[in-house]
Amino acid sequence: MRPVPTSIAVKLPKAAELIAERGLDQTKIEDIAEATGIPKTTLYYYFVGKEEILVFLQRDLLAEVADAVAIAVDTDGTAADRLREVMRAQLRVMAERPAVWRAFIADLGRAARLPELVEALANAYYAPVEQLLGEGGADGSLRCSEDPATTAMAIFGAATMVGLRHVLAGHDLDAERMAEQVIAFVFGGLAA
Amino acid sequence: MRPVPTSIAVKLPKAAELIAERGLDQTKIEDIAEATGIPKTTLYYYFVGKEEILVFLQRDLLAEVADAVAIAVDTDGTAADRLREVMRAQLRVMAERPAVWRAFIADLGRAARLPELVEALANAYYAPVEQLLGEGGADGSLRCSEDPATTAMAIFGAATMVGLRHVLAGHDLDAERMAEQVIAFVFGGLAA
DNA sequence: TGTAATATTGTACTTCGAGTCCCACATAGT
DNA sequence: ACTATGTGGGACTCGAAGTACAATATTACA
Repeated sequence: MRPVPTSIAVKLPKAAELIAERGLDQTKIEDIAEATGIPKTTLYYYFVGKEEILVFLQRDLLAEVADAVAIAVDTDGTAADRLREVMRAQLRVMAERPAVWRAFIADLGRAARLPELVEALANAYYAPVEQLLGEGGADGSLRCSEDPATTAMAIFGAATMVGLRHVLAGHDLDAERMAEQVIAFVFGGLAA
Repeated sequence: MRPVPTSIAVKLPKAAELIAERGLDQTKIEDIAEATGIPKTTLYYYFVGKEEILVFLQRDLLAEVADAVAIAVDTDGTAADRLREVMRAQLRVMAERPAVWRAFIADLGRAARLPELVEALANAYYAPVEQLLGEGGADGSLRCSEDPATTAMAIFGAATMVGLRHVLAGHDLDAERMAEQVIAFVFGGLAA
């Protein structure tokens, strides 16, 4: 993949909508070309195939998540406060870029097969969250979890599924409201 | 899709492994034919295309989830007890059929695009769980949740992601142990 | 048991889209 | 002006999806 100039990059999110709608394999390169206004030949100049176009978008999305999470982690407050911020950040990104997020989830398997993306997600999300879980145990703002990696995964799963439901349903979801619900669930638990 | 005889059905899970490994579009019909021992022509006799083969497997998996969940729901005990059983059931199915589950997640987007499967998942999982959440509020074994649908989604997400991590990592995961961790998370919450 | 319907399979074919090639032109750096 | 690199058009190749058809097996049932 050559470095993609912004003139191209800005047009690509249009492709995400197609891919989210139909899936990658039902999306012809020609369709992407037409939707984005980038000729097929030019697409092949930058990307080795249509997979790579999706990877570009996914990478971009993860970078955004990483930024948002990093900002949240750097907030003042207890680890619990900052974890809440992280979850809000995640759902905010989902709400802001529903098409790319849908494309991401729609091709989760592909993403999982690419070590680069797995690592990107780990760095963007799990690592900071695990860090927070550790700090929360230390500062007393969070219950100490014996397996932070699993807990981080569970948090991500809970937030992602809830977001996904809205994104798939096509509501323009109220990220803050949704975040508060997930936060209540994740912090309070179900026990009476 | 014609009714698929068991002689065919029992061979299809072999295909799930291929699909889980490479994704559906990297899996040639010929590969599926070779792996399962079912000739291409016969596959086309029963399925209109390779998508439908995956749908068949996904439908089958959801039926298994539905059964396991239904049994769990019918257990004696408080709603909380039964919800715990449901989560164990889910992770047990994931652990038992890792390939199909991976294929399912790998093509989550496709599944989400098929109303039939969305409904099947809703009936198999969300509906019973929402029901349990309601009963738990009534019998006092669960904290009353103001939005049971969202809570059900979050529970499913937490369990699924945790299971997914193990399934993708290729550990043969200890479903019971994993279930206890997720249960602890879901019931206890993170708050100190 | 004979016969019709349906299932199973091989071989050859059509079709369609991904990805390539090559050529033309534009733009920019030196 | 002239070389690099980017942009784009149009025709091409090639591989895999899916189809057509014919041959054989199996089942249903009269």
